[in-house]
Amino acid sequence: MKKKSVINDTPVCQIRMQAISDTMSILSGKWKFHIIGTLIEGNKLGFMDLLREIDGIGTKMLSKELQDLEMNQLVNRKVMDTKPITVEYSITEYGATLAPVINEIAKWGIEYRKSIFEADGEQ
Amino acid sequence: MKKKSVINDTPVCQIRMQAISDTMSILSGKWKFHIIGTLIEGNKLGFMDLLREIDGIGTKMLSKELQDLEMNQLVNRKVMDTKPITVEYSITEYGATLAPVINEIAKWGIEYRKSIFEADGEQ
DNA sequence: CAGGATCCTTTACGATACTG
DNA sequence: CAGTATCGTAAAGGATCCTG
Repeated sequence: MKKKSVINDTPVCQIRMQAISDTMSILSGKWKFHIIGTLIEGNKLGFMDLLREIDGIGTKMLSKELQDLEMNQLVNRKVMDTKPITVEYSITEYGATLAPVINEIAKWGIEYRKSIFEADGEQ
Repeated sequence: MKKKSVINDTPVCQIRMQAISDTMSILSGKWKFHIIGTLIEGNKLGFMDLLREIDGIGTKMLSKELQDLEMNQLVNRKVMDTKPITVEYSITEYGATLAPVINEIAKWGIEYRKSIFEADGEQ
């Protein structure tokens, strides 16, 4: 008798697909990778720092994405008690585990540029 | 004299960010990773195969995403001359270079599940 | 079988202005 | 400084039906 796919007999490839969905849903959107990448490089950045570092992002998106990331424990948010308050954002230890993912993505993107460049050159 | 950021003096981190953008724009959307992942596993799949393998996708999205991927040389599309025509989709050599990227993403997603599970267990 | 056409809903994203 | 509120556009995604 055929069973429907349930957890305990889910094929390996479906677990992989599930895992990919999980990762991508957490890192969805136009900016999450940028934010995390930026925070992995220079740790402890203020809201304005990020706004400057991440080219093109606006306050609304930045604030929203940071909240998402904080909710998923990927970034820390620390409010400093300065005259006008400031906030320090930093990557969490857990968020730092994304480094290999981001590295692969960046690496591939760089190779991609090269391949485009070569293709253009040959034309 | 200060120059605006042009290719030849772009800081390394901006090149990285650019690269991340490139990769993600090619792999944007809800399905591209799934499609590529599926094609990397089982090579040579028909449209219907993919429709079955990729849980939840519809014909419109599948067709559109496949076109995008084909345009970017990541998948091959081969029309077979059978009675009702059939089409064989497969990953290109170039598309296969995405394997490490996808592996990292899948790996991270699996660890993520574990960490969630543990967190729930401790509650 | 493979997919295009159509219609519709939802989400993402962005600009601007405003507040503690 | 660090955001929130509001408004508006555009893109993504989905359901269904249709065709060579």
